[in-house]
Amino acid sequence: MKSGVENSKQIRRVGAEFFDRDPRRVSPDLLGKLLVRRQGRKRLIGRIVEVEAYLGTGDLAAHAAAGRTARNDVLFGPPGHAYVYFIYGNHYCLNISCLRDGMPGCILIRALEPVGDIEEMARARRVSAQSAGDLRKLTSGPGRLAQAFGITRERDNGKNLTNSASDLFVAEDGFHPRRVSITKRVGITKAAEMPLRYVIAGNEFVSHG
DNA sequence: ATATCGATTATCT
DNA sequence: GATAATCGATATG
Repeated sequence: MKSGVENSKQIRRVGAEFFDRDPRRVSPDLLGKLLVRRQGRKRLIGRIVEVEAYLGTGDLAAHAAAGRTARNDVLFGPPGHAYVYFIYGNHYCLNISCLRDGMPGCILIRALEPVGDIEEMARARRVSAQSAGDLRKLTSGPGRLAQAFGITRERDNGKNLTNSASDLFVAEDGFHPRRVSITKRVGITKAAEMPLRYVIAGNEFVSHG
């Protein structure tokens, strides 16, 4: 089922208090929200349909599990900031920090349903936006959505997404998913059994199955 | 449809 | 030196 945003509908930026909670609470609330990138006159928008929570302390799969380093520094800062890392020599992945004060939790954005500007996303991804199959290829997967939105460590890491000046932010338009499914996280070897992946049930833009 | 594999580099041991 | 929160291509059923 699709869930596009109507042109008439107003969207509102999500504030820092939203992210100042346990990532397991934030995650389901993040589903159905919009990720927005302002690029000059254009605006890229995708609806968040899949995320994973990383808890920091006690979560061996979390980048922050072994303590503070140059790479994961933003996770130890205030909530609502972008943590962008580079992986497999190829891909950037976008996380949003949660909680403040030594609880370095975050949420990995894993898949979006493209809302607009589709042409711009397709250009960034270097694929044609003609078929439905290609539409899925735009933003289904953390590396894909980062490429579609032009997200890089250099450009976005450490950015405060809740600041009104930020060109990258999360917004809400009143949409709420009918049902949320919770599963094991994807692509990790440590702490792989924990049920910390949240998806909008039945949404076709969720990665994998 | 699922399975396997190569790419390519920042980061950490 | 090994690893990694992935992707796209190729092979096979």
